[in-house]
Amino acid sequence: MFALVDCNNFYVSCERAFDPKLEGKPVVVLSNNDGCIVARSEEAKAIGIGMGNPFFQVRDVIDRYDVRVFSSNYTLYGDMSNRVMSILSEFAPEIEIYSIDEAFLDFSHLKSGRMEPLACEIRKRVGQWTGIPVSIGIAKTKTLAKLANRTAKKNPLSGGVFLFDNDEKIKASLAKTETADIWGIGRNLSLRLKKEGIHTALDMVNAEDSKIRRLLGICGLRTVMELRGTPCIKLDDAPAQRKSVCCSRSFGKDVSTLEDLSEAVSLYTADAAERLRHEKLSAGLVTVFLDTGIFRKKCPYYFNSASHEILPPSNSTGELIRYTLPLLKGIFRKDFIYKKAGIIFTELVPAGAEQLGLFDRKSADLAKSCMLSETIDSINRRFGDGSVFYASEGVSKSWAMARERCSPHYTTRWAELPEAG
DNA sequence: TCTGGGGTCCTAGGACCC
DNA sequence: TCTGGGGTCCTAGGACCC
Repeated sequence: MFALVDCNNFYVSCERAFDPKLEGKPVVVLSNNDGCIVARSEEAKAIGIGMGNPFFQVRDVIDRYDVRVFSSNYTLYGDMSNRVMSILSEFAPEIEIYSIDEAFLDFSHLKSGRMEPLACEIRKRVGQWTGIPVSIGIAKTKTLAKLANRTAKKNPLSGGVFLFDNDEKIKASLAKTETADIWGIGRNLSLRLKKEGIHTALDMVNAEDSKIRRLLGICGLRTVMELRGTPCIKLDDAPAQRKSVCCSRSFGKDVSTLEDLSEAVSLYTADAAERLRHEKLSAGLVTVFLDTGIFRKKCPYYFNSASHEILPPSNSTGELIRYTLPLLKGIFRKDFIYKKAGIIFTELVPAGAEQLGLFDRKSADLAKSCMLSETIDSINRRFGDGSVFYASEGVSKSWAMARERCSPHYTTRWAELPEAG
């Protein structure tokens, strides 16, 4: 048995945990660059603000209903997530942290009568210790646990916990669930299903395997099996080593010069390299890309990317900037208005196990650049992000993303600790 | 005027091997 | 006249997730 614990409206709940006055009011959190709505309180959902709506399109509704708006504060959400996950891990022998606000817990050791009481205890503990409300769905496959979780959220009578313990309950839920709301079925596949007369999860479960296989491929068939109660997806408590690290941002203002783009790409390189070091990885390939964006109909569109091998693989910011800036220069074209740039590191290997070449520079150089990066990281950890940085990142950063409504870093900066009145 | 960011996996087709 | 079968690797594009 699996329990899926999912934080309700997670980013909004993080903001509310430190500002109780937000309770009962409509609240939304915006994506980076204050672009789209990425989290909504129940009150905000009720007045018709949709997930992913561009902020500027719903601005009048927001003004009319006095909706409280926050820029995203991922430092806060990441820290709150760690707190929630560490509580959850006390309740199960195995836990898979599936996303910033969700975790699967192994419940297979529990007697059937014990599952609901334990789930209630988890809700209570997480709420008491972090202020974050959670919902819990329990079932014999992960896909069904996801569905049970949805049912718990939608049904106020459930008390935030829903258990699939008999076929009638499952069948009733499947009949009420549109295919697009099933874990693993997105917009495109649900459209494909609709054309074949398959509208609900129950229709899928009743369909021929060969038809599902043809329409949805092997993953879709797996999803259907899971809905029928045959587990196909295991609990993954030790996720495999990651395969890529990416950093990309939209700009807060129009950018068209190579100078501004170079600063941005330097910063993104530094950011991603820091993550590589944090996870003790080195990159063997880097890709840089540029994008004018698709929304400005009047401006000419341009997207391009370029890649380069990193020999030997590295995670040193200084070294990596020496790869990314020439790549940028190679794809940069004048007379475009750029909206976004980014870098991707792939071919990741464990740091310290990089394959050196016969004619590489002396290892002393590598050790030196490694030490420099570590020193930069420890200074920035102690005195705050951006205390020291590479000059190529620029000082004024006029292109930086908009973040006009960010809440304090309540839990990660001494100067921004919440005060009790 | 203003539209996010970071991931993984599958599939089909082409090139190649014997 | 009749032209097989089995495999790998790479890539681009498409699907999904949060």
